[in-house]
Amino acid sequence: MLAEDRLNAIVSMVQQAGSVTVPELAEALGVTPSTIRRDLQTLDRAHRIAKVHGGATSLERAHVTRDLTISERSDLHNDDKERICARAAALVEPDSFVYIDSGSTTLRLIEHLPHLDGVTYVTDSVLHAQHLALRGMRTVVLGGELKPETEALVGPDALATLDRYNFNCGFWGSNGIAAEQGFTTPDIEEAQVKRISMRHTAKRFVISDASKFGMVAPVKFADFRDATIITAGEVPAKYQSMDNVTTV
Amino acid sequence: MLAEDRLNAIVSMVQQAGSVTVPELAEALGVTPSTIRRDLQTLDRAHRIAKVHGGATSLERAHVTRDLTISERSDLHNDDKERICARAAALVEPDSFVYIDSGSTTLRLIEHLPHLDGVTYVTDSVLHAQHLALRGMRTVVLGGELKPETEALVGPDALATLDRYNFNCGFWGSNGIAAEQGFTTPDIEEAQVKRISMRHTAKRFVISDASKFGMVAPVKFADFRDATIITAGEVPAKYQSMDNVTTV
DNA sequence: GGTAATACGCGCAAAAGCACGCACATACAC
DNA sequence: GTGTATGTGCGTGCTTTTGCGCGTATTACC
Repeated sequence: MLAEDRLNAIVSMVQQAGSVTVPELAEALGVTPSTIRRDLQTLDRAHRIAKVHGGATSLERAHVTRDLTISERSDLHNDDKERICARAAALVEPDSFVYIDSGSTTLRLIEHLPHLDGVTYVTDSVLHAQHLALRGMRTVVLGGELKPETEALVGPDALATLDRYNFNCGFWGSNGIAAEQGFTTPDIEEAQVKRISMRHTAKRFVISDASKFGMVAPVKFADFRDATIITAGEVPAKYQSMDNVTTV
Repeated sequence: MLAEDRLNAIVSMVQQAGSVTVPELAEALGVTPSTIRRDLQTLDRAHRIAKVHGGATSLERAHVTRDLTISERSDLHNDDKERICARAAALVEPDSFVYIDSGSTTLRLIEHLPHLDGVTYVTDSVLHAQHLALRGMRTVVLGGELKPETEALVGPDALATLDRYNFNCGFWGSNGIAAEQGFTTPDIEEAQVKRISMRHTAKRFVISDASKFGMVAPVKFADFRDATIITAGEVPAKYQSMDNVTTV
């Protein structure tokens, strides 16, 4: 097996499981733990995974639990997210201008995006931008101040840039989804970016697993009717029949 | 078998399998590993496949080792760069607005930057922005299109943002430094960003090891007199005595 | 809070992979 | 026939990768 393939295999294992231990990887790939550690170091430097004590986690998870070791490995919504992203990615059309919001779900979406002609992706996340560029996509980044926790760009520069753009379609994550309170998120500044970016987009999609239904976060960034929701898993009955909710 | 046919066969094998090893190809095509390596070199230069240690992969899969180029390069003039960066970092003053250009030398600079009150760093590189944020610096990113090779932002959005800013000081890298041709870089778009950012900066510093003196790259972004050069190593005699050249 | 277990990084040596130069062979032009 | 250009195989020395051992750091458990 090519070393390059091994690195890719590690990345996809980490992406899929959320986190893996060094012995697990060594066993699965037929090399010694030493080699795995070196690989993890390489991938960490390349910002493709996050190396932690005991193994590696996906980048998205590392932001929430930066210094924690791999003790709990609950990736319940994993399969769901895969299906959601596959469906959402299929909605991108050739020659379109597409907005990608920051967040862990949309990061996963990027891995599923097809290579279509004439598509430009715009994002407010430097992390997402790197992944897009890595996949060979034409990528534009909003300007602005970088929030260290989420690697998202906020502030007047980000909003001013958005004001000049008009997107064919866009994909957002949301911490809360509720019929009355709409789509909500914990951060005021990020909410602003989400709100303005949505305002400049023709076809708006919120991608989320079922656990967010009924949740409400501090700041609202859009009305429930403002976007089509692509989701999977056990959606509460109340939402299942709504015509802007697509369950895959 | 014609050499041309063999090259095509290699490409289609790589495309189909995603990756292959040198011995596999040699076996399948009935030639020696030497020939295969030469073929891979040819195809890599033509950007039809990506040559990696042990074989080749399709271009899409190749990104793991690809973006190590910056970190690899940064090991070259190691000691010199450390000294240069330490000296340059000491030039940042409290309460200032500082521009950091993209490039491997300026990336190293970031590790040396002090934690001063009231300092905001602005950069055109998403990679640099991440490192700044990781170190707890207040970080602003220019908007614009992301160039995959260098992770730098270019284009009208980047330039428009720069037009609104005025920096107290700034640090740039340069591929070529020559008395007559000035500071030069290989890329037209990046040169534009460098040029405009310099125009909005009061104290301009180019940080570079001695190897760049006398070199000329395709596009000029500033006159030789426009910046103070901080360097180390064996600077050509001609440049040693110039009053905007500081050797550490 | 102390101790055992695990994980880590570093240096070393073997093995695999690599570039480079040289020799030969085939092909083509004059 | 001679000369030149291109392609291929092979040997040599160098680089990269890998596994292993050991001292140190981190985590888990009582």
